Amino acid sequence: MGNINLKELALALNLSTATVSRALRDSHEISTETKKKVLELAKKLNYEPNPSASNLRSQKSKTIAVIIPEVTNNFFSQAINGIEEIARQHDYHVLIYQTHENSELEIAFMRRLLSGRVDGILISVASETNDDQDFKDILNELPVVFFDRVNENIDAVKVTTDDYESTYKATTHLIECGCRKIAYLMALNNLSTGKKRFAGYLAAMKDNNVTENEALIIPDSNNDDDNYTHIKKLLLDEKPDGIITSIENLALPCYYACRDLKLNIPRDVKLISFSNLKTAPLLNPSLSTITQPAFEMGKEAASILFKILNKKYFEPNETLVLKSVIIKRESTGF
Amino acid sequence: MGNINLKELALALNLSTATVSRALRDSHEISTETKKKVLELAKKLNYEPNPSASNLRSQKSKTIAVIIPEVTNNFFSQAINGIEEIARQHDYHVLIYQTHENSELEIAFMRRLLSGRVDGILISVASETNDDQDFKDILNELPVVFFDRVNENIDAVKVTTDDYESTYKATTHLIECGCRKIAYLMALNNLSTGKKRFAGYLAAMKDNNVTENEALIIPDSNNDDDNYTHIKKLLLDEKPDGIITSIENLALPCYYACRDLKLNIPRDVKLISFSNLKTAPLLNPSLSTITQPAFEMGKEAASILFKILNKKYFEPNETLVLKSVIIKRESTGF
DNA sequence: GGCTTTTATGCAAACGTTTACGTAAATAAA
DNA sequence: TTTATTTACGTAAACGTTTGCATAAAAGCC
Repeated sequence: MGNINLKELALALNLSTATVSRALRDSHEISTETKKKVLELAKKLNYEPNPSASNLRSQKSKTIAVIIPEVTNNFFSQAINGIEEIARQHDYHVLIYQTHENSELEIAFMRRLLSGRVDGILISVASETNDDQDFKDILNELPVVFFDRVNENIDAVKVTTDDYESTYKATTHLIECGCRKIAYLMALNNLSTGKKRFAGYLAAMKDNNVTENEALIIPDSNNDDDNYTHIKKLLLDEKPDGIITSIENLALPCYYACRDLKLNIPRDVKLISFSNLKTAPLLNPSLSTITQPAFEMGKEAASILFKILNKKYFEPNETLVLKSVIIKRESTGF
Repeated sequence: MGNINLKELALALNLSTATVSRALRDSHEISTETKKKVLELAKKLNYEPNPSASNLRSQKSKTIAVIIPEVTNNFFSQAINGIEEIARQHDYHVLIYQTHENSELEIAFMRRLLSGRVDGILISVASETNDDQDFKDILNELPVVFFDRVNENIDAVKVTTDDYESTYKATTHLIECGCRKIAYLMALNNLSTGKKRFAGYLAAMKDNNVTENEALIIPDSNNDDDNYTHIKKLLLDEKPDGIITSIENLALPCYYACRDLKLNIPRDVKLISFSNLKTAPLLNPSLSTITQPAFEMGKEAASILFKILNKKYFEPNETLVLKSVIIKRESTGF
């Protein structure tokens, strides 16, 4: 029968709550024999300290929050997996909040968390534009680590991938495969993450003397159907021979648009996409991808957060950059 | 500057903390004018009540826990999405715990949650065998709703899909497509979820006078490589002309095994799988699936939990059964 | 053996809320 | 006008921990 508390435990042991509390936390002030007695009875009675009381007194919640756009996204679910693993190691609890790309919700979540519900936050920001000031206010109150989707205007600890290099290499790959009219499906263009990806594309185009064309650059919408329509229009109007998509969600609409226009990938148009899809090798055709180390990013971001929480961190605005890998498959002719 | 508390707020308003607290909770005991004053200043000063203090006093955490095997699984991430949506509507927070199919961890998580950290639990149990008694003990302490992966020996509120009917129909579909040696890749066979799926397969075989063969029934392992090896061996030794897999994770190893054995799907062997893969239509060949309404299940399970929390629930051991849909694609010859 | 130091424990305050109970003033009922 | 009721607020206890301080006993020192 659960929910025995310290007082009852102390009573049963004929000790004060102070002694029992200290014994449970393995304080050096307590003799080994009483410690043993306390631990034994606590285990026997299934004693679990009340976290609210503990948090209230100690001002530690043993909880972190993860704020992400969508959990139904391979990148983010893999990142959560990594975060959860590290949190587990530190005996911490993990709260999940989805913004669905809504930045107002995002800020509202963070504000609510300021009252001591969590000791720190891991966030991959929404693609909507944000008021930077809101973030800055919050950063003063609580440790926050940004990962993947980061805001360039904010000084904070960040974990990203080599966005510029990834798209540079991917674009170069398409060029090497013979593409000359390379469309860029742009996303996250108000975040440094998106800007760097775009810059990598532009630089690769320039360095390889491929003429850039505004008409080949289209922004994403937050809606699969719209994306499908836009891509179809792009394919019809501009007849690109290569496409690079800057987020995973844009890959499938490309497949559908090509299928419906009877365009063959990779013969008529080659495709490479950011993606953590486990099924990329089994698609028809298999998809060439820029694959981010999502799991590791989650682990790294969480590890850094715990370093901060344990005051073992001395680089306040460090950015850790992990490497994505480019996997060449049939969709680019391999 | 954050972290103003009730006392300070009360002081600034020249009111008692009791009045301010009641005003914030819109109590009828407080005059509309003071309510207005309190709300205004609270908003202005960004007052956020301290959840630990509030929880401690009110014995409500405004938090639920979701315990699942893996977050990197389409079914579960979609379910989380649904759960989060409902939790948001109720202004609740969502904690995530992954068991990685380890039932000891699962029980440990639940025990820890008994101390008031959460008001209720949503769980899809690990495939490892569990001690039913542990679950029963916990059910006495805290509202729990099981979803998808449920334990038949436990009387509790459950949300499942029509597991028996799904595999019955899928098996029938394979038979209608001409299969006579239908392999069943069994999983979750210690849970009623898995048992029902298997029973549906057996019943469909029997009803259609297809001879059952023990050798065609192989259990899953928790490891992709092992599954690949076992499936390959199955394909070589038994030469099934149809395969039905009882969980999503077994689908991809089938693709790889067939590819490596130069077996054509669907010509040599037809395949249908439980799956919430968004890419099922784009696989090579596209995958026929039994698709569970994961998002809706999450929503339903969470909704029921909130009904229980709000004491609006009067069917203590109800099982809500949602319908999966069978989508026929190329892997079964469509 | 008296002194200081160490060891092991207890007392009580504090964390920031919520809420039962009390009460004074205002209003309604008689 | 007297009494009963309602309204609007305050007092203080409680939720279950943690921890600074006090203290008694034991041990160490000369």
